[in-house]
Amino acid sequence: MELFTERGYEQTTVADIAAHAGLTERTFFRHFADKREVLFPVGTWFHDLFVEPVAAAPDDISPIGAVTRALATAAKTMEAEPGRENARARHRIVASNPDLLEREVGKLAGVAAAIAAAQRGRGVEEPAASLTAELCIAAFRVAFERWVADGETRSLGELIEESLEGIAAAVA
Amino acid sequence: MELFTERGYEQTTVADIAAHAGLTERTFFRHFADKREVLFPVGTWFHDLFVEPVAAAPDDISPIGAVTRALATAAKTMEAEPGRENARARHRIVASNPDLLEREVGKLAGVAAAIAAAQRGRGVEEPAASLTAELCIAAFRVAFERWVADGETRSLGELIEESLEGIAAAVA
DNA sequence: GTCGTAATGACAGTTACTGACATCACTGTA
DNA sequence: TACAGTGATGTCAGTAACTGTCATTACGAC
Repeated sequence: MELFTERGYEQTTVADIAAHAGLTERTFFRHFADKREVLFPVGTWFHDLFVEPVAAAPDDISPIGAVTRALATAAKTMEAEPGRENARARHRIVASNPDLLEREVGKLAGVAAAIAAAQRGRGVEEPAASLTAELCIAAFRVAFERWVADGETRSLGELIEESLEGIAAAVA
Repeated sequence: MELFTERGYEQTTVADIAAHAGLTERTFFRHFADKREVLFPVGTWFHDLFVEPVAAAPDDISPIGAVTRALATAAKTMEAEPGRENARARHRIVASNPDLLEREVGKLAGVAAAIAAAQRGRGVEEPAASLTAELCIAAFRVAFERWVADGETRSLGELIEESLEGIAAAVA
């Protein structure tokens, strides 16, 4: 992040990153699949936040209800864990490079697919499973984009709620 | 496409493609920004199909109505222009490689951003502009995925309608 | 103290991509 | 017809992202 904010993502080589971190280029690639991956959380972060809650939702919760609950808890975690300023700094870098943006939406698409699978696991039929998953990610993406925008002060939770209400209002 | 279906995307080098097409590697990169780009339509295809109709929608059409109309015409064009079997062959290749999948969702995200801008251009306020755009792309993505699935015979138009109905039913 | 295991370093190699310059085909004009 | 200009292509050298392989080192169990 330091190097990226100083000279920019493309002007920073992974040899630079490795040297700055005190290790070898080869070792870098043993920890991260590729250069972009340094900017994305490792492990099961996304999974724990988005798909686990959906998979664990009780049977009497509707498909849209399951993703709504997941979004609410995810919002709380994200406000605390990386923090808003960290998210803003990271977002500035990601937004500055097409490859990084692509990776970001790719990750979210992967999460959407996992949510859809979780929905199917709770007995939701197919068009609904994928649609509610995509809805969830769409609501999150729009809310997150506003959350990290300059001058925005409302909480991520509020913005997600507003997204969900906006969707309901749009299709009404 | 020939080479990709024969040996697979990753096993095909750009030098292979260039040689097979009777030109130089350098010339390839003058026509395509990178290796993945060969599998994506050139020019203003997406734009003409998705954002132009939204931008041109009359003022008395609701935000969701504008994207619904765009989806309907896009469906008709796609059934004819590349054809279903071509779409299936291409989709098999794209689905076989994470980088290609990433590029695909990246392209769609770009289209969503352009649709949102078009909505704003017609006076739609901000949460609604982005949300209806994302909704449009979500409905399309799910419908398209089913359209190219093995054994599916319904038309893309039908599947898109089913997507839109599914969204409405989910949030009702 | 030694052995096994996992992480790291060292190094060579492939491939995607880029910049710079020369060459060639083509088109309009005197 | 000769010629100048323009755009597409070939050639070549170079960078940087990745990968395979093997040696080395750190570290915990016994």
